[in-house]
Amino acid sequence: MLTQQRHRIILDLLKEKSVIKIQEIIDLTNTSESTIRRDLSQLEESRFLKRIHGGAARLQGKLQEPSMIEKASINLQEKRLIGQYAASLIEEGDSIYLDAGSTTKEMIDFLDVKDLAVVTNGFMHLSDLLNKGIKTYLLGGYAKPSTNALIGRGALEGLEMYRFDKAFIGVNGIHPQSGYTTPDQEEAMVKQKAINLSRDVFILADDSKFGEISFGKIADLNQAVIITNKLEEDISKHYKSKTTIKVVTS
Amino acid sequence: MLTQQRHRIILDLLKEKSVIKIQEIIDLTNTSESTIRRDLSQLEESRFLKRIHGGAARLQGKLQEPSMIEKASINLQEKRLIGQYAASLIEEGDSIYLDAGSTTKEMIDFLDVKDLAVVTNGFMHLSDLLNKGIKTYLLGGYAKPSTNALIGRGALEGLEMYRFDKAFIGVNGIHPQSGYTTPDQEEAMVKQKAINLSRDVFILADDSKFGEISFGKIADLNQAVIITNKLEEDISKHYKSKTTIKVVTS
DNA sequence: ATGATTTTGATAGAAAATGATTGAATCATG
DNA sequence: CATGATTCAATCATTTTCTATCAAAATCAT
Repeated sequence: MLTQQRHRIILDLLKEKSVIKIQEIIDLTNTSESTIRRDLSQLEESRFLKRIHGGAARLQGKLQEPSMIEKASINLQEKRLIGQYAASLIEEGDSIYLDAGSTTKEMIDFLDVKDLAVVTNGFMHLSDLLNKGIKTYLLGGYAKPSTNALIGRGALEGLEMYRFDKAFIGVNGIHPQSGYTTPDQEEAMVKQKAINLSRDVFILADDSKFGEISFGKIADLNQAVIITNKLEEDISKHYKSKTTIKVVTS
Repeated sequence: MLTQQRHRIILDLLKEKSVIKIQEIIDLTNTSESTIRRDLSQLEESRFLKRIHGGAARLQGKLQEPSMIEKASINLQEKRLIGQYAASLIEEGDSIYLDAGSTTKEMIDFLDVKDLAVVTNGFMHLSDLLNKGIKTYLLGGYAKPSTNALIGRGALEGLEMYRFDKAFIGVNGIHPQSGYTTPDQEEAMVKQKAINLSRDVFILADDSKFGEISFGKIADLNQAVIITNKLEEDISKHYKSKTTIKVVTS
């Protein structure tokens, strides 16, 4: 049985029952205990469930589409490292802008500064932020389902009432000539405006984004500092002259 | 039986009754007394209940009467009926404003109209709305944790870019002289503005709200139609002359 | 095929959960 | 207040589950 199939079985089981025992999964999959434990570890790492002593438990508010599994689990460890480093840059009393997106979401776990104000256009960030007791302001606007981002006129006008010490932005493409890009033009506009309103700007991007170009232009390279997980030497030279790059390693 | 399952059983029991005896839990879970005592310790440590001699008691906020809690859960069925009726008022192509709050949230399940645009300041409504495929716009502003509502300047300015066919508003108090009221002044301002921007306005309120007065004034009675679950005849006469009241029965 | 990488199943020691038992603390009753 | 009955916290041995590790099997790229 394929790993993917087992993962699907486990997640389907969790749709029925809020907790499942390891033995149930073993019976259903005809695999060893070790394999199931590994599956559960991976699914927990990718935030699809919570391991508990004796099995696994559903965690609420999680959309479990098959396509989501791969997408979300790719580079999660890297994103987490990037997020951890980015969070460490935040200082007491800062006002920060947190862009929608999976990488910026990883920052929230590591936000331990007191007296912090966060503005975000990512509505899936909200519950995590509030659970940590962080004073949070949401932009308004159209709630785009595919990226969980608030965009459009509401978001742009909402931004105008804030100024930020630091902005943390996710992008899809980083390119020496084309700069920072993202597929959706409207999302690009929001990111762009947030950048213009912030004293310091940090782009959070794993290594897969370098060399890519998307449709919507956000900004030029030199308008932000890049935080990434690794960078090949031969690729690096195209970027180093244009902006500052912080490479985070484990 | 897994720890998490027992904890769930215990907490569910406490939703029904305000105090429970250890023996009841033992019978329901087929575990030993020691185990249950450990469970109760952990749940108390996590502030989910309070241990008392002989069992456990529900933990309540200082302002909440024990009777109020039971009333709140009892009224869930009523709220659902109110929500269902309110949803049935919506027509094809409407733009509606959905206030934050538990009663308006019940409407979402029953929203079956196509070509509908929803604007809301309740950020806990979002996932339900998007899951139903409804085009949703969120107000911006400060995310108030206790009521899951967006309030403040961001919410008020965000409202200005919309006009509504119908607005569905939750309130805490309905009174012949004081009109509609709610405890938080800032939330009241948002509700007030939404009312002013809407052609038709509906107040969703179960019967416990009649005769109550809270701190923040929202509007006068005649500015909206009230949807409620029941209304005593002797109370009714104080309101009927001032506004339209729709009583929903099962 | 060949070797490299990934996946798997098995195992042993560590950690956690459980049930029983003890004596102390608390309660209800006269 | 004295008494017995209950309930409690603390402890222990046992069982279950978990983590870490390793070697066999399967998969993959060449």
